Amino acid sequence: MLKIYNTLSRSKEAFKPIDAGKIRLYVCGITVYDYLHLGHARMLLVFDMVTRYLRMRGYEVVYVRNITDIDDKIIQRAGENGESIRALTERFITAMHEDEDALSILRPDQEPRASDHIDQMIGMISRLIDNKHAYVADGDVFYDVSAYPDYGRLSGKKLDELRTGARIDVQAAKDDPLDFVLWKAAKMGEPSWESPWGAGRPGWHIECSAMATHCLGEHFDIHGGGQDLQFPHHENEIAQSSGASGRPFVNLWMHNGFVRIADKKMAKSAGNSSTVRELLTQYQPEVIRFFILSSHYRSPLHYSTQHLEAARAALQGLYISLRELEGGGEVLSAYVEQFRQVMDDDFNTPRAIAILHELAHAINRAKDKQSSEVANLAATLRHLGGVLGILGDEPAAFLRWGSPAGEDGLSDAQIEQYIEERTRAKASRDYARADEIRAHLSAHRVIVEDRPDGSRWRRA
RNA sequence: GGCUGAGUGGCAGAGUGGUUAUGCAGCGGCCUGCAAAGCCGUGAACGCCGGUUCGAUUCCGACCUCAGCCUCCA
Repeated sequence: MLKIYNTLSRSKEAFKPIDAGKIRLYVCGITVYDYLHLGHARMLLVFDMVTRYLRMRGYEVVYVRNITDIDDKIIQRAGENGESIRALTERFITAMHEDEDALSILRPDQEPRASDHIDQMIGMISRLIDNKHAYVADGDVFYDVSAYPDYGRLSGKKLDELRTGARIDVQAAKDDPLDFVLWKAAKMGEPSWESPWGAGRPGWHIECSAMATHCLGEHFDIHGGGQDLQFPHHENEIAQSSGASGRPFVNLWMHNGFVRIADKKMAKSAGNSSTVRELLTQYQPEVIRFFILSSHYRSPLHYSTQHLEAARAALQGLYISLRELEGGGEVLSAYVEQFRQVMDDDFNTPRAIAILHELAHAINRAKDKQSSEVANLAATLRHLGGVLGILGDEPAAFLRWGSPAGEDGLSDAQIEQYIEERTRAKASRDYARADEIRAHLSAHRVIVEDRPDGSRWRRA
């Protein structure tokens, strides 16, 4: 039985789709004004893992993840760069897709852009005004928080507490400081669209409500996003969507935890973010996937190069077990069953990875014993790794990956030459020279392994 | 200040009312010219104080510490 933690109830719940066998999932995507950092990558990878697993489990998943291409930050950045908003967003949408592809993050089934859904947003705002959930003030439109009794349910906040704790400057036009903007009257130099309330542009929160409802309907199964979106973004989404439709909006809310550096949240504003593309010059994509999936999606993830190296070493161990094994073999259902059991428990990827390690261990034992089970075990390991989006590379290639570009790096050809020389030295029992070569290679993070049929190498 | 979550062995990171997480590192052995990889074996943990219980790291309460949200943020 599949259980998923629901932020609404703060507990794991048995999951039941609205339509049997089908899951409609919406995730808040990226605001495109800069390159992806590791925090974004975590969110993308978590929901990639979720959709991959749900599909493995036989569900038809309709996965929608939006692109926010109208936003204060975008307008500001475009101004700073002296480039058009359109040019900026196109540039970073392309960059985002490149990073996603590099990390084998499957594209969502639909990727709606805010700028393509202005009509739907205006429609929803109009309904909210008709329903007395929103009011117009000087060309702006605000949501009337007091008109939605459940406001605060998702984030566990009470209106009074929010008012006391508020650190926001009160805008004079608002009836209540907690009311939030649905439509902003046009300002000089900013993009705007015509609306019944005059020219302007949508507020951030209405974008997701309108796109989610447009793509998946008024009521759907799962809505996801980063933990920080819980309040106010998702709280506001519920108020807007339910306020407009008069129906429940989403059954289950999933929130992924943050990436931390030195015990602080990773964020651009904190100046401690590293971009995915920087990371990809030093680590293989699967290492990043493995690193992120080796902690539970709701836990904080502690980032450091040491942790990334540890992830690399662990993943190498899995690949080492798969070395020099031909394809073929049957997937063993006992392991698949175990894997399903732990993944059914709120996507427990650390335990799933532990099963992968157990499989690798079983493969190594079977190799030692020359057991015929090797092929089946290996097929199972590759299959389950595939559900997590790892172990898709050729083992030898994965293990030899490295950047010889560095000034003291050795190219594959250079390494091969050393290996040949060492083989000759060994044949003439010149072990001093053989060990010297091995030490030299080792200093360049190249590990040599001697086997009965010759030497092989990999990068540490 | 309010709300939420967390504190596990040297490190990372799951989980559980009484019995093995898993990986890296350590220790002993096998294999090897020596290594590496692998295999066999092995030590090591549950923030603090109370309570419930035959028994708590696991449940309850207080405390301490940390993080996130309350303002844009994955």
